[in-house]
Amino acid sequence: MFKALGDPVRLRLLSLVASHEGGEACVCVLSAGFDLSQPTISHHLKVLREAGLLQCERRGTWVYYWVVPSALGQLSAVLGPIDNGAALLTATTATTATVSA
Amino acid sequence: MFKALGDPVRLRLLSLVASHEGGEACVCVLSAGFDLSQPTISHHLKVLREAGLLQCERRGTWVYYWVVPSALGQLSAVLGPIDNGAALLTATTATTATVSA
DNA sequence: TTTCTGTATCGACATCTGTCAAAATAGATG
DNA sequence: CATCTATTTTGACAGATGTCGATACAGAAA
Repeated sequence: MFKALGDPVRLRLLSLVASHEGGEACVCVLSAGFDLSQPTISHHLKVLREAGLLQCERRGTWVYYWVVPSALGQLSAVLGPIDNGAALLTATTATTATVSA
Repeated sequence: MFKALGDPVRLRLLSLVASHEGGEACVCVLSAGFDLSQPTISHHLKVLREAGLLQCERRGTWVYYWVVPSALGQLSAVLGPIDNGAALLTATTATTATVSA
């Protein structure tokens, strides 16, 4: 997830989706906010989706994206303990942290 | 910062530093936890330092690293609003977000 | 001063990543 | 069916990134 958020375009995409009316946005709306080709936006959306940060659904011709709230919760759950000096050594060993503790 | 945390080695380094006794750790201790060359660890520590996540100080022969608490606070401050659906459009436009709003 | 230990920098290299144009797919509409 | 629009996938390419060995630097100790 951190890797996915590490790209400025993707962080802004996530913010755009979250701040859009109804909490979801169509790809055409998102693409409009960038000076990038549409395939590139589609690629970044795919990365965010595969990271578990976004979900999407097709409605007719359009595809809508929205933020997965629990994903952001997981991030906070990882950052909090670090801030307190507690370890998450076992969790960070794996590539996909399960936030079990 | 997200980019810096996007590498598994660096996320684990940050966790190691934070969870170490006294909230700080010497490079030799940190290197021991990885199957990587010492220059590579030094490189990752530099990335974390330049991202503002770690600070370091030399004491004799050893160099000690510790977590910058306010940095993690900034991350939470960025994630929270996204979770609530609020925008940080202006902040995310720049590469170095100032978290002004 | 010389040497030794811990850490950082340099240079090189393979791999990963962001980007685009072109082509493929999905669904609506004529 | 043919066509048109919105979106994804593919293939290619330049540039960024993680890694290492070799080297340089800083401070302690002989």
